Amino acid sequence: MLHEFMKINEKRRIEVSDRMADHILEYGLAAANLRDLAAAAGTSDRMLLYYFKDKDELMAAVLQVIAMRLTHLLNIAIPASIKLPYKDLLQKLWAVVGSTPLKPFMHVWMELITSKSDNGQNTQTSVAAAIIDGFALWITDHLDQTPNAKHAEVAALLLATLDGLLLLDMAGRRDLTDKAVLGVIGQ
Amino acid sequence: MLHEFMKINEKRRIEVSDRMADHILEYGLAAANLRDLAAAAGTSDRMLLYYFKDKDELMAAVLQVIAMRLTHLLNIAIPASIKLPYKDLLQKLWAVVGSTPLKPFMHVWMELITSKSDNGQNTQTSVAAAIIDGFALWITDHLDQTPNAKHAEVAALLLATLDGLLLLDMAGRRDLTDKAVLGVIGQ
DNA sequence: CTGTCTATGTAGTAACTGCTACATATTTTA
DNA sequence: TAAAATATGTAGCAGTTACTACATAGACAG
Repeated sequence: MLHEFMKINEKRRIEVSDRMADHILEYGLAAANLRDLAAAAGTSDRMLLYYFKDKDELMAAVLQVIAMRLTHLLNIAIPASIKLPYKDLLQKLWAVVGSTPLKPFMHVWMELITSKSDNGQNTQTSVAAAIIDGFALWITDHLDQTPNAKHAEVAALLLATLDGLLLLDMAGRRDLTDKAVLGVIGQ
Repeated sequence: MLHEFMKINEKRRIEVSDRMADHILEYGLAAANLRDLAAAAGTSDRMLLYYFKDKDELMAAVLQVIAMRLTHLLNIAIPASIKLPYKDLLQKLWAVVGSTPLKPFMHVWMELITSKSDNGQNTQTSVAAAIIDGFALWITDHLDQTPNAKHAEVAALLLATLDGLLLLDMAGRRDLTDKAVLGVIGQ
C-alpha cells in the first residue's frame, strides 16, 4: 500500500533532508545537484529519487527544513515579548540577520527570489513568500506601536530597509551597510 | 596582427552584444546559453566564440551594454541638476526604478549579485559592484544636503531602502512595497 | 522454505552545455 | 592570378545533469 510505504520512508526522508539542508546552506542552491546532495546525505542519487518523486519534491522538502531552521533561529535570537521602536528594532534585527551565522540562510533566500521568475516553480516561490510573510509578521509583532497608527506601513518599511541592507551586504558592500545604519540613527 | 583583427570585428561584436543584451534582459542571466544567445543575435554559437574568446568575455561585453543602457535610462529619467530631500528623492527614484521598463535590469542585477558568490567570476562581480557604485554616486548627487551633515550615511540608507523595495517587488510583494513607501512619507 | 515486498547497486540514457577540429567559402593582398 | 588572411558551416567531443531500466539482495509472511 502506498500510504504505509510513505510512512516507512518518512523517517529516512527527514534525516536525509536535514543533511541536504546543511549542504545547501554551505554551498548554495545553484550548486545543488543530486549527486552532491546524495554524497552529503551519505547515500546515492539513486536512493534520493527513491525517497522523493523527483528533484522538485526533494527541494521542497529541503527548503522547508531550511525555513524552519531560520524561524527557530530568529525566535531564539530575539524573544517575542520584547517590543522596540523603529530605529532600535532595525538595528537589533540587522545585528542578527546581518551576522555570519545567518548569512547562508539569507543567501539561499535571495537565490530563491531571483530564481523563481526564471521557471514557474511554484514550490520555491511559495517558500520564498512564506519566508517574507514570516519576517513581516515577526517585525509587526516586535515593533513598538507608532503614535500615528501607521503600524503596518512602518513595519513594511523596516522590512524593506532590512532586505536592502542584506542585498548590499551580499554584494560585498559592508561599507555601505554600516553607513546606512548610521543614517538610520541620525535621522 | 591581433590588434587589427580586433578592430575589424569590433563593429560586429557591438551589434551582436546589443542583440544579446535584449535577449538576456528578456529571459534572464540563468537562461543564457550560447545557442540561444546566438539565435537571438542572428548568428551561430560557433561565430559567437569566433568574436569572443569564451563565454566569460562575451558575458562581460553584454553586461557592459546592459549597464550602459541602465545608466542612460536613469539619466534621462531624472535630470542631474535636480536635488531633492530624502523622502522626495526616494519616492521619485522608486517611481523610476520600480517601474516595469526597468524591471528587467533590476532582475539581471540581482541575478548578478546572487550568482557572483557561487563562483569567483570577477567579471560579473565587478559589473555588479560598478552598478552599485553608479547608483550610490547618483543618489549622493541628487540628495539635497542634510542639515546634520551626514550626507553619505543618508545616501547609503536611501540606497539600501531602494534595494529592499526592489527585492520585495521581485518576490511579488508589491503590496508591501506600497506600504513601505507610505511608511517613508508618514515618518 | 518459498514467494512477495522492500531496499539498494550498476550502469546506463537522453538532453544540454561550452567549446573545438576540420573543411570550406569569401575577401584581401602581393 | 596566386596566396594569404578572414569568415562561416558541419559535426562532433567531453562534461554535467536529472532520471531510469534492470538485476538482486534482504526481510518477512504464509
